[in-house]
Amino acid sequence: MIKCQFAGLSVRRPIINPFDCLTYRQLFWVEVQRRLLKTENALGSKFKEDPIGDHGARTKRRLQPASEDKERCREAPSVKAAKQTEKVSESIKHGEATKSSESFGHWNQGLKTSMQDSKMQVYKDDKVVVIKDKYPKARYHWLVLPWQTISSLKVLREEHCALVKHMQQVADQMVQQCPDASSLRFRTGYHAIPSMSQVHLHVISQDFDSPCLKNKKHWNSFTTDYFMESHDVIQMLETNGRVTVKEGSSELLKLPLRCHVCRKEFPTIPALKEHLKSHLPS
DNA sequence: GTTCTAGAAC
DNA sequence: GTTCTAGAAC
Repeated sequence: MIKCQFAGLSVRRPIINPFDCLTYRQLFWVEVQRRLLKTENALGSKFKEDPIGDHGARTKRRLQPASEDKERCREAPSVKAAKQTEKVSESIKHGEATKSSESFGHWNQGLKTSMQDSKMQVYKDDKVVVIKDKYPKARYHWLVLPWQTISSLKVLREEHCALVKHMQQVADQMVQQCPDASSLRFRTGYHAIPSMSQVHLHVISQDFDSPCLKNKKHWNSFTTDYFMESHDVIQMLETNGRVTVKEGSSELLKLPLRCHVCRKEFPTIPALKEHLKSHLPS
């Protein structure tokens, strides 16, 4: 690692090949370009034109083949760019770059944004909205969300009972209108410890036939007690006036991979997913 | 929540 | 060598 200073800029650069050393002046321009790109990214889409004029060809990028799976799972770049812009403008509004998990635009607030987006909505009434999960873990995977801001199951009380029952009714409706309802099984429930803010009821078909289902956490969050049945949640609210999440629920995500139909255990996600094909409707 | 990647496992 | 996972970063 060498360090040099030029025109007030301090530059550090690892030396891989000592004969490949750049002069201080060259290092300076490399650093200027790097910082320009960084600033440009921070400003989001404000400056869309390529400042260098080579469409970023000089910027190191990871080469990745366009895979169908990736396309099915990844959000459109335009959506990502819009979110980035939104995040930055929000930070500017507040006069600072905030890292708080509560800040609007943080990844865990994504559902609040999605539920307001008419393009995402597949059903809505005066109390709830239904959107498709952005990264569906099965052929059918919807989320039922209340318009009322309710951060998580923890804040639910008896007065939310009617609302939560309505969410269940809407979930049932979604299943009924599904063209494959007769051949697929569905479950409706909540994650014990959700990552995303705003209470959301998962309505998910039990085929788990999706390229977005990629890891143990995904699998166990829908196939262990980490997935809390909607009916059980309603019952808890009715009897206790609140929802209690079992201690150690997060540990459930680390359980071995076990088929939810025949309970057979598998060593890896690919092996499990291959097996799941055998349970698909013929 | 996702992506990315080091390093474990094979 | 490749596949896969786990954990950091976002």
